[in-house]
Amino acid sequence: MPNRVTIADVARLAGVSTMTVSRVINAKGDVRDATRLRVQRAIDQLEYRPSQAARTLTTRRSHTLGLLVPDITNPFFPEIVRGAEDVAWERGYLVSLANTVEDNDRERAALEHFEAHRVDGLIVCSARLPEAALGAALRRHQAVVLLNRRVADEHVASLEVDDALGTRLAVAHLASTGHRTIGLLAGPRRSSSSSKRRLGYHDGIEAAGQRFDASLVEDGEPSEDGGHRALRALLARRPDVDAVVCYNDVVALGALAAARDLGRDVPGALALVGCDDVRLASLVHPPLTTLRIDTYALGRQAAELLFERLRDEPPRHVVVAPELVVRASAPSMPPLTRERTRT
Amino acid sequence: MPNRVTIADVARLAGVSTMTVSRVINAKGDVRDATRLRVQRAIDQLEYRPSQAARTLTTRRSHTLGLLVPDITNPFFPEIVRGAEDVAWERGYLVSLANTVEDNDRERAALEHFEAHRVDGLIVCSARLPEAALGAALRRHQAVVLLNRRVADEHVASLEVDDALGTRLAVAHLASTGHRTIGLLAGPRRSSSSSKRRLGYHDGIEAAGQRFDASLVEDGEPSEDGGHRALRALLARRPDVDAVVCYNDVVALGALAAARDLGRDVPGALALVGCDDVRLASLVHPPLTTLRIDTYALGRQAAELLFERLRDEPPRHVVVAPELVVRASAPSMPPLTRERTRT
DNA sequence: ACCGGTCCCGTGAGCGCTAACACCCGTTGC
DNA sequence: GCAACGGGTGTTAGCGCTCACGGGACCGGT
Repeated sequence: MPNRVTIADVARLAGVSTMTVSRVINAKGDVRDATRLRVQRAIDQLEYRPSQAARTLTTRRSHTLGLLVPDITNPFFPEIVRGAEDVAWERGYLVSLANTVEDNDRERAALEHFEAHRVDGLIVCSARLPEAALGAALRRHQAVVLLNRRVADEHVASLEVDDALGTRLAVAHLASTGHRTIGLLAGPRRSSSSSKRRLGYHDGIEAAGQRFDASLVEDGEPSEDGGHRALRALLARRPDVDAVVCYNDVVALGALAAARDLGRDVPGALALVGCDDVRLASLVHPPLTTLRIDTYALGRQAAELLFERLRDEPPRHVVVAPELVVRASAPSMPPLTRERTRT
Repeated sequence: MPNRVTIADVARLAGVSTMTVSRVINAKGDVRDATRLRVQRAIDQLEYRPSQAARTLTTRRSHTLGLLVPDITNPFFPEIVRGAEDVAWERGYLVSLANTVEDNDRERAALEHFEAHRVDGLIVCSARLPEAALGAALRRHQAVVLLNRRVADEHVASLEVDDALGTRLAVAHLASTGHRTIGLLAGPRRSSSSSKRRLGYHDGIEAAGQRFDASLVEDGEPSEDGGHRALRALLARRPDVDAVVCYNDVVALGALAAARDLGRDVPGALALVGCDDVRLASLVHPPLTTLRIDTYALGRQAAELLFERLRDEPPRHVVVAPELVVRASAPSMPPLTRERTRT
């Protein structure tokens, strides 16, 4: 590691002032073609790379975005990260990533860490912090986009999946295919998408002319294990359940395993609907009926919303609608017909 | 966004010099308890966060690691990223992520980007750049760990999966369960794990007393689509193939779909072995026989190796062995027995 | 001849920290 | 009594850039 090349070295070699070199690099102000060429040559020859740290110090722009996810290992997030990183890349920005690991302290600490690093903007996915703490932490950042969470702060943009609609669609689908006792694996209480799903479930049930019954709703962790446990608990209480809407696909996978363990045929004895359309969903057996969201596009849009904020445009609040994808775990035909078509 | 609080503000409020504040923050040098307390209170009151940019400028340490992956969307990588990020986090480091998208220009550009941002260290996963370009780019970084790639440069540490061993194990397993015409979906030529797999395949075939035949090897992109295409190409040329070892699980998934499309029963008419033991592998139908690697641990270890380099310890070259996980896509029993046990 | 304007480039200051040293003062040693 | 020492603190300079100026050269208009 030789001593770093600085802008002064380039300036000396090119026979100009550092300011001229700076102007060439940033394509700002007028520089004569001949000069620009000399500078360019010096840069190439010395393999000079401007220090982003020094630039950050003077311009107060780090050209870095912070991206906070609960857990990159959850198949919902890599696509989002990829989408956001692609957009950042196109704009010459770098993305710093932090996992909160579903831990409030770590979430808070990560937000501070990003602050110390002076990220220009922040995308926070599925924040779990309570409103007050989250609001306080975000207020210290210049530009923030919240994914699947809303906060009462005028300068924070947000991007949400319409989970209520999704769950409503799922319930409607199940009801229309003859299911009379539809349960809900509702996920973690503090998550905002969970409460939206509860809402959509309630509305969907009533819209289908059925009676809402709280004993058909079961909380649980958003993991395979959580889904497994939740379905067993639900079926123990309400063995008459003939269909279940799950918090997400991972939970649905756990539920699927539980159904198999309990000897319940899916979809014959129990129809299952997931959510997110993770790639897994189409590959398991039976393939999962689920609610599709284009997560890559979600990530891109989150970044776009952030750059809008960085250009000082007013924060927007975008809601995207999921789309029901019907597969074998909750097929289109009513149960009786389905039995006939089976070989 | 009010004006940023600086160290000078804290110093003024606490009635000391900025140097003393700095000493408190960095727990460096001696400060009287009473003074430390006053400074601490001032920091808390002003909610002061030291600017990492300024620190980077003076200390030449950014407390940031760069992490380069081909594509975070490939299920092999999130666990690695998570492992590396966890270790970085424990050490107070932030991780900047870049996807190369299997594009050499972007890979090169990302390395430069990281250089401009003065990351303290770099983890590069599955670099695709040709040796010369890669070496040149890496030489400009202080500390580098290469994952699944080796480079002739004494200061670069590396961490490799023994893919040759893995493939050998897979071939041995297939041969011992009665398969006589074993193919290989070898992945992208320029990838180093691909050449290691070719090697292991060759050795495995000969060790099993069979004859190596180049027409049984098929290249392809490391994606589902690539696997689909590759298997079709291979079977078109060699319809007699009765088992296939795949570049990774994602490719195996594509191959599985292709087999289904061609009406080939798996494992009845074609046994399939994947690689990586992505979670998907155990959930598809039939579950994939594959080579397991603890990717989370891999990510952690990569970061550990990097921190060793940052402490100026000599670079190490670690090789981890994969482990064969037998599932239904290439079961333990020889084909004939397997037919009987079917219901 | 003078003024204003545009193009091109340099000067000086300062972004917010910390390394290195200088300094002061109360001990301790002889 | 004075040197030597070390804990506690301040001073100075500079890390590598860019902002805000300023100013010379050269143009055209009056």
